Amino acid sequence: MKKRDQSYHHGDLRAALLQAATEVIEEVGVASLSLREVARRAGVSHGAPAHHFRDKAGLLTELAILGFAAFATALEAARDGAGSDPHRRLGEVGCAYVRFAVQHPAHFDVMFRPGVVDEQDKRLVQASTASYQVLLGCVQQAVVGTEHDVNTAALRAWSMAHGFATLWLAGGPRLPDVAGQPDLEVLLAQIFLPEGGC
Amino acid sequence: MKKRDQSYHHGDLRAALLQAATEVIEEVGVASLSLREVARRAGVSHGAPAHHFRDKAGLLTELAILGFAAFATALEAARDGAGSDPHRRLGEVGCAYVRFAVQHPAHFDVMFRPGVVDEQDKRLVQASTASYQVLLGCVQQAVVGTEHDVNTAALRAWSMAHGFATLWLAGGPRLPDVAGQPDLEVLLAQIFLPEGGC
DNA sequence: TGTCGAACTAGACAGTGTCTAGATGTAGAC
DNA sequence: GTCTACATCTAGACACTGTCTAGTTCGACA
Repeated sequence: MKKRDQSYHHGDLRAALLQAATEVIEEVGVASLSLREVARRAGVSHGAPAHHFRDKAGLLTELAILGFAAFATALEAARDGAGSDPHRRLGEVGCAYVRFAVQHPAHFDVMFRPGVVDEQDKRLVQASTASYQVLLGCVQQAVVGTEHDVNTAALRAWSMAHGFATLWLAGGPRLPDVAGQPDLEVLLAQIFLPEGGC
Repeated sequence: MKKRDQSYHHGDLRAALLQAATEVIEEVGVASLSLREVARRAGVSHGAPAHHFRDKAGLLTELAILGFAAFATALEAARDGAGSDPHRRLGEVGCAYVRFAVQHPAHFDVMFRPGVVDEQDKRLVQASTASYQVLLGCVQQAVVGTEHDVNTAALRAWSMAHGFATLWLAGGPRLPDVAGQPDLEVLLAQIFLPEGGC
């Protein structure tokens, strides 16, 4: 039974649930996320989330969509702040890709983890495609005047950034060990911003 | 109650459970894997798995260890079958990395998905390190006589292979779309086996 | 043949996601 | 101001889950 000083209507339960879910995922991971725990943190009954997000997948899908939107923004900011050299711009976008994953592990996790979101969701597909377009645009500019195929180059860039981010998040301390360098920013510079280019 | 013609002792329940778990993961994903369903498929009671694997994480950890062992073998086979050119050998190992992920999605998933296995398990750490050593060895041979740093090169190679494999498994049909090429082997050749090198 | 321990069963328990019916509060029409 | 329609939220139910426990079965070895 709710206390008298708490209003029956939450006010912005939708946002509160998304925030709570983000915190839970950062603490225990997506695999151990419980919808009831999210509801508990938001101070509502266990059935409340169903009204805003159809089910657990619905909540995580929404989280992924928000994640992709912030992701695209972060990539664009890195691109626009990197000057005019196309290679430099692409490198900075790669760094931003990894930084986003490290700074928003919960969002990044649901964005790319199959099986926990509704992958058919049109808004999700649209959001993920939009963020990929930022990367693709940078690659296109970087391969102008070279003999490199833009699709292959994009796939390589995407794979490298995504692989590094995934390994960094998954491996915990293992990746710095094998790299012989514990500092993320140093590693990013070595990998994405080589002086002579790749 | 078990039927009379079935023996009380399974014979090789441990292997049967691992096989069943592999099948379930390939069908519904790790996120939806249920220990009871695994037991059901193996034809034993829901409590039986606990005797061979302490808990759910124990079963998945064992699956990951077996996965890393097979993974290392696959990488070594690719390396040894690729002739003497160090760059060619490294490229073939990259291809083998992705092929393993595609051919053994269940194993690959538990091998690199944080939160579902016991990451402190010494046998798991040892198995994963061993497979990384195969890749590292190839990189070391490939950078001999160049100005490239071996750690950076290894991290790049690992990131690229891992990123491509992850995106391929996660994105389903999305990756071929953006790459403009639906055939995995063609993509692998483009990315890991360029004629002129990287 | 007897016994000891490994392998397995079966019941219990708290926790989960999702479904329902119903209670509550809010906003708009009159 | 009051009535009403509706979105919001609660609370109970259900089947399912992982894990714990006690007890049963069976093979191996003395």
